[in-house]
Amino acid sequence: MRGSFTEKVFNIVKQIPEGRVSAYSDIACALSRGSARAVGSALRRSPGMPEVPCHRVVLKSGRLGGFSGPGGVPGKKLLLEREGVRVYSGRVAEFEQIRWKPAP
DNA sequence: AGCGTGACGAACT
DNA sequence: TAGTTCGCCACGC
Repeated sequence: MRGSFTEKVFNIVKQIPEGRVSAYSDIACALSRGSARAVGSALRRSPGMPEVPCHRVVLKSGRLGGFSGPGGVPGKKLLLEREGVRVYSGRVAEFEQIRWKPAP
C-alpha cells in the first residue's frame, strides 16, 4: 500500500476524461495538501495505463513535463495525440481550453 | 529518525 | 533568452 497521499493522486488522475489534461499543481491544490512536486513524485510511482492515465498530467505552463513510462516524454506526447490532444513544440495546444480541474 | 531524491514552479542572474 | 537557485513535500533507503 502506498501512502494515502499517493492514493488520492491516483484517484483524481483516474477521473481525468479522455482528450483532457490537468496540471500537477491543480491536483496538489485540490488535495489542499502536498505540492506539485509531490504530485510528480506520486505519479512517477504510478502503475501507469490503463490503471492510471498519468500522461494526462502536464506542467501548469502547458508544457509536457516528464514521463517515466514506456517511450519517455515522446511516448507521453504520442498517447496524448492519440486521444485528440494536439501537442505542438512540446506544448499542449489550447491548453487552457482542454484543461480539466478536479472536483473540490 | 534523518537524509537525499525528484514527472514542479516561480524568482533570479 | 537560457541557465541557476530556492521553496516546496511525499517517499525510499
